[in-house]
Amino acid sequence: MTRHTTDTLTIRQMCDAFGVTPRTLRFYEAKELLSPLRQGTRRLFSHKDRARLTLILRGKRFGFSLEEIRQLLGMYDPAGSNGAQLEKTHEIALERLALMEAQRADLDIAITELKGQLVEIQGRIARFRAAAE
Amino acid sequence: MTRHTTDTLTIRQMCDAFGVTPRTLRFYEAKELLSPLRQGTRRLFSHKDRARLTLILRGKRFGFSLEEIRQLLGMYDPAGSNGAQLEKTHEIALERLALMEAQRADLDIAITELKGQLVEIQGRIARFRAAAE
DNA sequence: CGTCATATTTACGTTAACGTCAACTTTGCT
DNA sequence: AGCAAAGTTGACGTTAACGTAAATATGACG
Repeated sequence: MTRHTTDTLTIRQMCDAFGVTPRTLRFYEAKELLSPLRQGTRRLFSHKDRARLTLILRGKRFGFSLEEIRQLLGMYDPAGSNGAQLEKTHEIALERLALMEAQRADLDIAITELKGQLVEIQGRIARFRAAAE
Repeated sequence: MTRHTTDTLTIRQMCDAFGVTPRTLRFYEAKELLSPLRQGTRRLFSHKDRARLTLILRGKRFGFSLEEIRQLLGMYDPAGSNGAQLEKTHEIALERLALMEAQRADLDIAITELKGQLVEIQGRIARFRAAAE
């Protein structure tokens, strides 16, 4: 039985929970997107790490690069202490927000068009079947 | 003055209109996402090509791969003649639609969260300024 | 204490989506 | 006719985001 008194996860448990590979988690750590604790040499993923990974994977689904995601993550922890840093983070957040709202508008258009095409295709299928008597 | 009686565009005009490079357009052609006409050896991009490129670039913004986009494009032209082909296209369209609606839901969540963070950060900035007397 | 499962580092391999450069060919103008 | 601009086809280079394999270490357990 694997031992874990706390609410931290081993790399394998983390992988199973999120459907990613160990390589991916180590890669994200190398890119400073995650910073799991160490128990000796092994990684332990806390609740915070899980929250961050959720954000990372969501960002990826929107087509953001890991570097863009890393900047976004910056604003989810209480780090940015000094004024200039806060301003910078605020600026990035505003840009991202605008981008995401534009993306949402785009997505609505694409969904509408796709639905239209679906009807079209269904019509073609119906006509095809009718033609086959 | 560049000559063009018809409503087709040269590769340069196409690039300027969409903000892409010639390499990109040739690459998309090689991947069968576009099929511009030829006047001798040179490419001529029709209205149809422009419509397709719009769809391609939109798909990219959603994080779709070119291969996924190619399949999506399949349903925007009247090609898919036989029954099995139509069924296949229909199936792909349904999958993509589900995916895009899920993505939209995700995007709404992300936008809401990001707005919350913005308020948070603005609060921190305000408190920071206040602390500076 | 030995062994097996799990993990770690190091390092080279891979795929997608172009960038970049070289060596032509083709047009448009003068 | 002749030259510069624009276009074409290879072919090799590059970056992001991991995959994969090898060698090593560590922890649990009979």
